[in-house]
Amino acid sequence: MSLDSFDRALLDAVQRDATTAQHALGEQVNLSSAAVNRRLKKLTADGVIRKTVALVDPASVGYSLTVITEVQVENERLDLLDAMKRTFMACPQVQQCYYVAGEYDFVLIMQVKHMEQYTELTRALFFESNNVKRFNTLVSMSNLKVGLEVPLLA
Amino acid sequence: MSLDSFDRALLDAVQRDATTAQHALGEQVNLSSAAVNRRLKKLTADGVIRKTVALVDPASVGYSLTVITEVQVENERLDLLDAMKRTFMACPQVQQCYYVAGEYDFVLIMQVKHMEQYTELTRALFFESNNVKRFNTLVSMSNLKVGLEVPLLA
DNA sequence: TCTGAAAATGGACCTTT
DNA sequence: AAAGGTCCATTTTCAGA
Repeated sequence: MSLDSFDRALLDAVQRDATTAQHALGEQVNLSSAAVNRRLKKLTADGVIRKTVALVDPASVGYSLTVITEVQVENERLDLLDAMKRTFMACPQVQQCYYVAGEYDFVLIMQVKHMEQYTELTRALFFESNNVKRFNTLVSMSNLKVGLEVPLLA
Repeated sequence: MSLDSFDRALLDAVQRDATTAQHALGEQVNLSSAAVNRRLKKLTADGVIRKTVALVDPASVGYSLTVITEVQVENERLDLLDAMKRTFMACPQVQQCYYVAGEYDFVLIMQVKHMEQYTELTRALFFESNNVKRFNTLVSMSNLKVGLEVPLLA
């Protein structure tokens, strides 16, 4: 399951654009299209490629507000933390959720339609939780860079 | 450029899995494969679908650490902010970058190989900037939910 | 690596509202 | 006009030799 430089070059190409035809990828990295096909298949089977997805522009579908929320919990009991994790993950407006070390315990990246929807969600997610000590809201004025790319050539 | 329920259903499907064949998508939403093809093409041309990409598992390629950094600037002069934005965006380990309102000015999501690499990057990105007042580091212990999906059915 | 079969894409054309 | 459906050529994928 070790990756050579061909694999890295392929991963780098498809994480930028997964619509490129395999023969074109082959030209870029100097492999036959069959070799490209085999490698991509293996990378997917091995889980190196988690999935292939279309990135939808949030603003185009009415989600024009990105909010980052830091959450500090009251009690770190495992069952309570687990319940919170599940609540956060189940919320479709919570696009990303990280369990972090430091002053705060969770960082959420949320996509909402407008401020009211966020206010509503804070009620459901934080006020009604009974285990949130406090939370801090950072409103994004500009999403300068959004992606899930991993450095592969550096 | 308005989206009907067919468009929404298609977007929802492809943002989960863009490898689904168009005829299969057509069955799911009750359209012919040609209609699916036309709609997806238009959604892409209109920028509703920003791009189609493969999601690479960071850990599989040696990037096993996710760090979230909040950055407060010293001086909000536009040219200085702009220079910072460019520096952040140009760094491949900075996967996401948000310009936010509140106590801090930037939030960065970074993918690094290990703590040393992060330490090195803080030097390059923050200490050498001359315009960073302070920064706060949140180390992710668990990436509970990672994605860029937008709620489309809710 | 090459070849070829099966599948998917995407355009042309006609029909419906 | 705008959008759907059917049909068909072209391209792409992907397995076996």
